[in-house]
Amino acid sequence: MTEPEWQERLRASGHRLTKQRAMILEAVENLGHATPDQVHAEVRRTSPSVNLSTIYRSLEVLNELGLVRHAHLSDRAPTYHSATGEEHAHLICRDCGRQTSVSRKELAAALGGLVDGKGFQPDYGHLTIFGWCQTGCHEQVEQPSA
Amino acid sequence: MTEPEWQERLRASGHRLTKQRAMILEAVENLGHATPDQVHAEVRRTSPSVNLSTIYRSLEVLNELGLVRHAHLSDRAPTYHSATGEEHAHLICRDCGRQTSVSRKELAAALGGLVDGKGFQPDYGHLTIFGWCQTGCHEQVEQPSA
DNA sequence: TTGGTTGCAAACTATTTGCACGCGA
DNA sequence: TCGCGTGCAAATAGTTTGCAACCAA
Repeated sequence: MTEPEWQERLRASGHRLTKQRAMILEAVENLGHATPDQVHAEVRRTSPSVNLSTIYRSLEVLNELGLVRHAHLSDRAPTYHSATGEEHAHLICRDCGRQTSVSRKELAAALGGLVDGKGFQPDYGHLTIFGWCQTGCHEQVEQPSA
Repeated sequence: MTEPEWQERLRASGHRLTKQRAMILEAVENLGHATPDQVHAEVRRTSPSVNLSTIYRSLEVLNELGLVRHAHLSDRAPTYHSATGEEHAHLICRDCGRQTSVSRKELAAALGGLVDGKGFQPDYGHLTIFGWCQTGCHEQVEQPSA
């Protein structure tokens, strides 16, 4: 995502270019995967007055414009990530919490036949597959880093 | 799930057989797919005094024992369904809200090669794939029946 | 009898909304 | 200037928890 591109997409859609939106987009790109709360904390490091509700409203706009994506990596909060990187789905182990990424390409190859037959186009980047590592991950009880 | 089987599973795991648990299990089986709130409403039709927190606590126990399953069909509440029927995943259209079921068998056939290679065993019954119907569903704005 | 279960109320977490002010275009 | 966007506080929605009474075993 080049600097001017996201600015242009905002304007083209009738939205305004604000400091907050810039900071939020940057925070998401820096953090990798982050919940709204984590984005808030990151943004506050440099701008303590930014409100949580602004985070929610902005993430929604950025998401609609395809500037960020989100997935549900836990039953709780959604996690947002940059839309710059390759679109990918997540595999999550219920025992050890380990996250594995699967590229859109790989997934589409596997699921394509099945969903095409049903006239359905999956949102691969939003997909999270819960399950279990097949090999002794029971030994690790660590949770994924917050 | 035969009558005595779930009773046995409860006892075998050191839990007690209560009217509430029986009613909740029955409600889930009658409703097909239902949120905790909807289960609560259903149970209340015959027993108005049952509390919502009992619904949550019971669904958790029943889920642990494999007597019910749940998936996240919306970003809001989880929906529970019977574990008696065939294990299945869900496809959900973001435009028209239509839900389609995919059997565990079908999905496992498609995803097997991919996840086996990663040493991962998916929880197919918990899987929800969001996306879009490929054919003009834009015309229907109906939401799925509650 | 006894400890798992429940009802109730309050606490919590995540998210949304109304409103007046501020700022981008 | 105009009206979208923001900060703030309060409202919502969903879920969890402490505790005393209750009841299945």
